[in-house]
Amino acid sequence: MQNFHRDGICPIRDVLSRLGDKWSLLVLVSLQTNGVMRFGDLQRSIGDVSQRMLTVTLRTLEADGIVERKAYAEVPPRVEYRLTDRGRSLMPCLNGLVEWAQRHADGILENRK
Amino acid sequence: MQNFHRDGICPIRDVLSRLGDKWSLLVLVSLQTNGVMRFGDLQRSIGDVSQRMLTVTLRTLEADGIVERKAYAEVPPRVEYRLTDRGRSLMPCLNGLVEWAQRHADGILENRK
DNA sequence: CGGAATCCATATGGATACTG
DNA sequence: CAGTATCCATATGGATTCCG
Repeated sequence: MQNFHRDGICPIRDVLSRLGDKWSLLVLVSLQTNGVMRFGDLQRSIGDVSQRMLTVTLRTLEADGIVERKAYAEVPPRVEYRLTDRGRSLMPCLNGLVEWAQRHADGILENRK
Repeated sequence: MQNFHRDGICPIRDVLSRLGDKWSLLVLVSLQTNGVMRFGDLQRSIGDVSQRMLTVTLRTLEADGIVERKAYAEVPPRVEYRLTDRGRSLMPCLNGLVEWAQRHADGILENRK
């Protein structure tokens, strides 16, 4: 088998664990659907994410080059977020997983009982 | 956009957050590659997972019907793990993500600095 | 061999208050 | 508007010990 371990870090696990956190997927799907969004747009779109967690999530996605942040020097401030090329290249994989989850959600929840 | 929130639970987030934990992906890839495996096989294959975490991970995957556990009443005990049909149906999606992560790992790590 | 049980450290996430 | 800064609760994961 492929050796994902033992050589220090595991990029796969690293990437997956970031996307599997509580908010990243929601942010990415929302950006994919709506294109360019402001901070407040994202917060309303997701609905129940706190300001802090949305900021933390966006900073992480930005650090990984998956989301781009563009701030305008205006008052009141305006900040726009959008997917980068790398982010867009990720979405087909994510969409596949989302579809799988939707197809199997009922069965899985049933299974747990 | 699709409404992943507000209606109580979000099956997508639920499923994704489980797979994004520290060990599930490694277990699934290992089972996909090696077929039927015993507990000790899995532990050696992954390399640095503790007994406890491997147990916890396998129990969760089993509860979701992604992995099947078969115990034989022998001494010393023998327990086999394998992917279920549902688990196998998940692997193409996961493999897509793994490939994406491998292709972009260098760029992402570079980006973070 | 394949766990279960316990204890503990750290990581993750939420609530609240404040700010350029 | 789009954050930062604190503080705190819980979740996750590791080390160790014990067991059929």
